[in-house]
Amino acid sequence: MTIRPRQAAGGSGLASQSLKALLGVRDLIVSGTARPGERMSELALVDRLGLSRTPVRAALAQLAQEGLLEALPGGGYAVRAFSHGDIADAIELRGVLEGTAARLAAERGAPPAALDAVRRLLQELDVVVAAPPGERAFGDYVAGNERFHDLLARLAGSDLIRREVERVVTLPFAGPSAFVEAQAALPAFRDVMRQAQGQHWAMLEAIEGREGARAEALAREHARLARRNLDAVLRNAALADRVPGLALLAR
Amino acid sequence: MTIRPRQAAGGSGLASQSLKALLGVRDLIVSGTARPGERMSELALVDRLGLSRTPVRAALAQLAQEGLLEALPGGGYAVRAFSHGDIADAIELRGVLEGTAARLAAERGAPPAALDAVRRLLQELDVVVAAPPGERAFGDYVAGNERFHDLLARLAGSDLIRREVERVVTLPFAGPSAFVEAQAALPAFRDVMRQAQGQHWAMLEAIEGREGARAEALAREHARLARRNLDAVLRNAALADRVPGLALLAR
DNA sequence: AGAACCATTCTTGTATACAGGACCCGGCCC
DNA sequence: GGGCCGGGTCCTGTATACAAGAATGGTTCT
Repeated sequence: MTIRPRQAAGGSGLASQSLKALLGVRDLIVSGTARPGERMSELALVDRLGLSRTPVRAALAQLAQEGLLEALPGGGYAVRAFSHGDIADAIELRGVLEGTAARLAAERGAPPAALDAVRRLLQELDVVVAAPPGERAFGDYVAGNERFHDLLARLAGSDLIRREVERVVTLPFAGPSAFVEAQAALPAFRDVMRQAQGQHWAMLEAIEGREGARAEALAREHARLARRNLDAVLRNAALADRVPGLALLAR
Repeated sequence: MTIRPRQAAGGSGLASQSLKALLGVRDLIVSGTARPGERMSELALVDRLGLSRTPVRAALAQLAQEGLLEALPGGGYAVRAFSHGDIADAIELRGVLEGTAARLAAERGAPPAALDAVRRLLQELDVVVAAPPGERAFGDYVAGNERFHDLLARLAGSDLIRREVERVVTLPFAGPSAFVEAQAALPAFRDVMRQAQGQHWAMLEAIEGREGARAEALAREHARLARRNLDAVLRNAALADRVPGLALLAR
């Protein structure tokens, strides 16, 4: 057991084949090609993806950890079916974890440089929100929104918090931009977007002012926007196709 | 891709070899045999555990997911070193997640049967706490305490919440009984135990009374007992050996 | 005709062989 | 003497062969 980390052996990090397997299987799940409850046979995936069993097997194990697959009692995995309640819980949990990140950032104090980065990002987002609607502005908003949530997860300076926030976000319908695609088709989209941006600023203000409880409450309420959008989407089945991973919803 | 779940093929669920690998490697880590920062070479583990590379490899991947190992940039894994802050964050996070479980249980209402089970357990724990100190009472308390936290994680009726609570508890120093071993050697042990038991009852009362905010706050404060014990242990180095996984603390 | 039994086939778990790259150490040349 | 080069060793990533259990379908017996 050597101590030195070694630089790189074999493939490159999450090597080519393993990465292909992970992305390939995940895509099959979130795209709905593999239906909920369906068994994910290693051999079938080997045929479909053109890889060997080893990386496929690793991908299955990781996706089971992520929660997209469930382990069958006798071995192997099946695509997990999510109920409305599961999705709501995942969103709630994201709110709780982001709220914890925000609270800790406020209580412990975040580095000024990090806060400045958030402020600059929010100023850019202000421009995007004010701009006339369109594909361009839409894509910019999604990217900026994701970046805000990424910065927020890091703001507490805790690797553990960041890891756990990122983890819950891997669920395809729990991410901060999961329902934005569908939102865009709703008439109230711009209102929702503006409300979200207002909450972004309030969170920053609370963190800068060391108001931990306020920052936490704001982050939770912010995640609730996603839940409201979830319900809107479920009432309007035509939108469901635009939400990645909603094929996993058991209806 | 067949639909039927199949009953069992090959080994038995988390089969013999895979389970041996997982437990074996984890024990090597938490027992301190493998030092923090040390590379966990697959071959070395194969030699030491007498298994083949496949189950060892699976165990390494899972332990990396759990956070006990960190992936090295060029491939492979090393034992992760935890700082005091990491441990404090893990405890804080357990408080947050258990707090969420308690709050949701209160808000949504838990099944009466589940609440009755908690009450019976707490009544048994009352007896244990009142009993004269000794090995027997000590072991009973640890078992009962773990069971209380397990029931609490399930009380919200959300699989996701339960999974995430159980997940953070896998970190060896974040579990509800992580520092109890050390506590037992402290003069104030019985006081701490009684205080904890009082919080247990208060949590149940809050959940039954649908007082979500109170239940959440209590669960967070309850986890803080562990943090206080952590600090006590760190001031008293002689106790550190009694806490499993504290060998991972970078000093 | 219906039920029981057996072989086939499909599945995963496990072991192992092969390949490519990195590090280390020794030797060689300037 | 110091720097550079090259072989050996070690590591992981990948592919594949082997084993054992379970479901399935056909066949056969009553």
